[in-house]
Amino acid sequence: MDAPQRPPRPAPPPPAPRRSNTGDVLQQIMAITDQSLDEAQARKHALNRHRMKPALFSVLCEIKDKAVSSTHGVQDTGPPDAQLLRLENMLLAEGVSRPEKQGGGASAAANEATPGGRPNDSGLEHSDYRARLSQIRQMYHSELEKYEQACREFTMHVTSLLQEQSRIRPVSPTEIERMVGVIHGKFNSIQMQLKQSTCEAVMALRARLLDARHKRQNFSKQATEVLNEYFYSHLSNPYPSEEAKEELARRGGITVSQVSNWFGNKRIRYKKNMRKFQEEATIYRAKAAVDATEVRGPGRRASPPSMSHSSSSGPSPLTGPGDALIRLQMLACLQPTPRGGGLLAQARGGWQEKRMPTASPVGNPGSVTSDASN
DNA sequence: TAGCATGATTTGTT
DNA sequence: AACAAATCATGCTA
Repeated sequence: MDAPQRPPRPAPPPPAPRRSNTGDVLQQIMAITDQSLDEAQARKHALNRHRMKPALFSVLCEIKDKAVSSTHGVQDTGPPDAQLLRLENMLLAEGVSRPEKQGGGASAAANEATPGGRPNDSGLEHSDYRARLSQIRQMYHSELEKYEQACREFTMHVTSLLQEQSRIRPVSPTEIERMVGVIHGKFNSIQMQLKQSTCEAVMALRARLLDARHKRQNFSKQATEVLNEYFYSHLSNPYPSEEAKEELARRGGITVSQVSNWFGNKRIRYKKNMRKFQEEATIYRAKAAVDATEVRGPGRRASPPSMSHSSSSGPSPLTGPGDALIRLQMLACLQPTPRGGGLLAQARGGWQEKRMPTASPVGNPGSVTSDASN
């Protein structure tokens, strides 16, 4: 591509008449730049009509092609395809790749972050996220469009230039093709950089605005109540079934996976420090008992909640923290009986073995009595 | 602001 | 896949 302008040669050699036809043409071509514009134009015109010119150019083109293919070999098709595909997929998944339909991908991404999330759960953050994602998307597409436009224009320029030059120097169609390929390769690598930085921007945005770990919010009182009620009324087997989790999630206004997380944490923490949770346990069991009483009507006494299967926790009035029951339980905590000796020991033993099938589905407090049979 | 509480994530196990 | 345990990171409170 360095053909167009050459420094003028020192002395224009007189056009020497030649015998050989091809040599003649070649000589004239070489000399063409040494002449004045008018002369050159005239000579160019004459050359273009020279009967041997096509043959000469064809041969030269062939030689050039051979030379190029032998020097470059097969190093054109690199393997950045996989990476490009990955970036492409990620942009698609994040809703960046497809520009149209407002909020389509972005809201999908946001929804996916909080499947069935709480009504007012970080809605602001998500709208913020959507807004910023939309900005990124716009920037991405405008840049992409610019690059594509530039690529098209540049390719067109180069092609027409080469076609123009092919009249005065040997330029084969394959050479033009190759050049177009090179241009596309360059622009592709630019596009890849654009995609990469867009991915990074989206990841950073997600980390900042959506990653719940960084945006932890305590559950509402309602959610905590619902979860604790279930936990303490199924203390011997606090493993809610999928249905129960869904019901708890619905009642607490949280997601099923949040319910699972909560139970996972609760089991571990309860087991680690049962003493600490006794007060809480008593309160929730009392609550369950009261609820059960209300459901069954005042005439009959409610069955005690889950832990009633243990002899140590009968249907007590449960007057609140500090009563004798708590003290007994505290004692039980401090001196856990080997096996089946007390509630806590039972709970501990029951959990540590392979899990029980699934606890009863969540229901009204009356159902907690079903746990007693566990 | 330190220390605890708590929701989420990661890692290894069954 | 569900879970236990460890860990992280944030929220809350004295």
